[in-house]
Amino acid sequence: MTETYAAADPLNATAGSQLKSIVERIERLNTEKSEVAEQIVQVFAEAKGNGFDAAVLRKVIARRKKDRAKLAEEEAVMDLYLAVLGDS
Amino acid sequence: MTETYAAADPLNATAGSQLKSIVERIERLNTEKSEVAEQIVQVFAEAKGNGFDAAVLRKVIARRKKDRAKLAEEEAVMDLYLAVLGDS
Amino acid sequence: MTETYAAADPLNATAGSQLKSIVERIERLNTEKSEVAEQIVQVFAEAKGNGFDAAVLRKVIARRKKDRAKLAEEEAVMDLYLAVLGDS
Amino acid sequence: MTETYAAADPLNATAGSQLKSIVERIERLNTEKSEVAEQIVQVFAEAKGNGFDAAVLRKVIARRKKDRAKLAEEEAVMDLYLAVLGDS
DNA sequence: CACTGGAAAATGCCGC
DNA sequence: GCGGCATTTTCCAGTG
Repeated sequence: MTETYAAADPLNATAGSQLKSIVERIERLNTEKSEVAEQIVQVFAEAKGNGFDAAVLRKVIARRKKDRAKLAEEEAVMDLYLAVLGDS
Repeated sequence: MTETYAAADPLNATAGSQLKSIVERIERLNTEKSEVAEQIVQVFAEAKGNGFDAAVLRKVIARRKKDRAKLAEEEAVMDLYLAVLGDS
Repeated sequence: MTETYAAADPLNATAGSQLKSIVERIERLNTEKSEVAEQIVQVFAEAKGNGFDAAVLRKVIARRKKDRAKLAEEEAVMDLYLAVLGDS
Repeated sequence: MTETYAAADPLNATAGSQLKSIVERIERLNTEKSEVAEQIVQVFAEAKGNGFDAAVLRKVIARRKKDRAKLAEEEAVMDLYLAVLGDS
């Protein structure tokens, strides 16, 4: 029986250190993620300043990302729905 | 007048270069963002392996973030109220 | 061989009817939503006309909503913690 | 001197009544809006249950809503961007 | 592997 | 008319 077992200690020292480490690492990574997201916003703003249409840029990027086959499939389904609805 | 009027050129060379640069930078940043997200997943997995409860960890991190946000929020509300009261 | 195989029929009649119904219902509900949103705008405008500060009103309403939400949230967190502690 | 002048009263009675009315009306309208939004969710869920692709349905509805001229314009710009980027 | 919840992004709105 | 904010919608990770 040592003070390691102090009843008031919810976690032992090792577990406490691990917990701190985990939380800090995740918070650090979340910060990084936010920073990258912010940079993306900046690039869009800059693009807009140069006369590019941000909405279209987003669509272009989404389209490049999206699997070609999947894209075609989705468009085909949409065309089908539109046809049934009587829209061009 | 000048080559600026080349009808076949959809965007002039400068604009084309800019467009490519913009798209590539954003795609690169999106990749970075995904990589960071992946690292977060790794840390959670590691934590789980060490016996920590991921759901609770998430709650703890969310709480800490919220607490931090709350300070800024409260200051903003106070500023608003003060402004309405005319206390610059 | 029945008319079910008509190549020109993109969706069968039942599916077509369903699709039209779905789209019309959603469009109708979207209209309703917009109308309610418009009424909210009217009330804010009227309030402003009576000398109330719209931004402050928004903060007050947000606060009341948050307070209500907080009860449920805190209960959820407590349940989670209790579950982790094994106190079903 | 009547109770109307009670120094502890931050707003006079009329303003107080107005404020209550405003807040309550807005909260009521917000509730209505949420209810309608919830119904929309239900319809999408039902549609999904009947085999329709919710994501495509959303696109179809958005497209029907969007002004035709604007749609064509946006697509033209996107084609231009894609061409410059060398994508189909 | 579909659902649910929460974070992030996009759109629309208001004020300047 | 534009920038910033609030809301809404979309997306993605986690869970059962």
